[in-house]
Amino acid sequence: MKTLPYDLNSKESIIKYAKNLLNKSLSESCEKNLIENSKTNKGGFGQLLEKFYFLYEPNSDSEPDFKEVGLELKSSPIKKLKRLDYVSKERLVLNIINYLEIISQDFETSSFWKKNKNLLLIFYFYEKDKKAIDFKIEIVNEWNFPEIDLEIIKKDWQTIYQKIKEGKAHELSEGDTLYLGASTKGSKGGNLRDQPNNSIKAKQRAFSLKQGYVNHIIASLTGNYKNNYGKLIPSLATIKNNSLESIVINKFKKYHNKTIFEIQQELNINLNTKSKNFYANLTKAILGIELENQIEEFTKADIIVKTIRLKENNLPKEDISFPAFKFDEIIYQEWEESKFFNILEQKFLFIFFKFDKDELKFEKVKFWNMPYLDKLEAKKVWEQTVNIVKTGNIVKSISINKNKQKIRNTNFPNKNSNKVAHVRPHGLNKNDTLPLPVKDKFTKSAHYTKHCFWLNASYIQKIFNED
DNA sequence: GCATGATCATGC
DNA sequence: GCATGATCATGC
Repeated sequence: MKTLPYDLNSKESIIKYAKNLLNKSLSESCEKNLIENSKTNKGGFGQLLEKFYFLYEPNSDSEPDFKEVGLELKSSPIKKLKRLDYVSKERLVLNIINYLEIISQDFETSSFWKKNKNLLLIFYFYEKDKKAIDFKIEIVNEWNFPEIDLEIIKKDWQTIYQKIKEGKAHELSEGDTLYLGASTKGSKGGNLRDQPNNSIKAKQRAFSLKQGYVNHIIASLTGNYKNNYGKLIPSLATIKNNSLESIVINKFKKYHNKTIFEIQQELNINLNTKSKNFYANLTKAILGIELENQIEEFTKADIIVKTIRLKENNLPKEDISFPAFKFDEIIYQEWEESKFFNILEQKFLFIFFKFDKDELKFEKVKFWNMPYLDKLEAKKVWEQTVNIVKTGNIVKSISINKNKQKIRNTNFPNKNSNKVAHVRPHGLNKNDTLPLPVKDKFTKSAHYTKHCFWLNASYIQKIFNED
């Protein structure tokens, strides 16, 4: 039996050994046999780390990797933003959810908690053109969940558990929960699993920490935790007795039917209503968050806040837009790795205002994430779009309007073809274009005006009218 | 300079 | 009055 360069029975020894990785790549830290073996071994960073640095075979045990001391090893990519800030490149994927077993567990006895109670986190700087063995390791540290976060994570676990118990494992969504999500894993078609209380097979999913939550871990581990967050949850007692959702909804309640002017008067603030971040600031003021701060719990949970202005008949005045997609990206992606899918997996907070003549009055707030069946509808829109781009069939015809401008009519899925979403231009103007992977047959052009996916106003109206 | 959230304007 | 193509305006 070979001797390990660290003591399996000592957490300090393992962490100390791990910290030797700092500021180096695996190829610098491991024996030469790594380089030789890596030619045949195509494993990702995590597998290489376990095999050639910690010198054990990667496994999928329900026990933590260092079971003697209850420590689970996890590695994850980070990217750098301007000003040297690190952010997580993606969610941190923990263990796969065993749908059949989880229903006979509670949180304390769950495989999630047994395995991930105490994490040894290794963050490496991901660079597209480098090999995994050459990524530089930037952060190595132990992680325990703060008690307020843990309370939310327990509730999240409970939500996921409940849905599985009800035979709805196939309807799970990351947006069901706040910090701990059930994210899809293994995108290439297959990976369907049996679930309890339903014969429909469910997509494999894993417990994972939301990207926003991982950003907070990184900031706290690197000491870069700038004090620019305001909290909605003041104490452990608060979150033990209330959900984050109810805390938010209650704070908004008293402003029902009040005009934007009246709300500002009551809050004793005077915001620039024309400013682009007016609604974001008004929301912060209502929630009692300093304007220069971000809402900590929202950033951790990756909540997308959208302000909706309803007409008097409750139909939103506009559809909801998302960032423009790249034509030469979406055609190479699977639905579940696409940006649009990942947006629709998140939790939204809708803040509804309604026009009363010319004045906007606050109606209500609603936390929401897209139901499973609607996501299937959105998928159709995405698939049609990919197909149109792939075949170079974007432009259907060109007409001239009375100002003698050329108006291009496209084949992209329109509002009437789908109840959930559609595709429309979204750029500076029609000359704001992106490259096409296939030349458009009609225009013969290799570029086209930026477009994005939109949620239909009529669909948002339905969400407003529910409950 | 551009990405993004938000909004406008025309024609049916 | 809606559908759809087009564009605005702020902030990073």
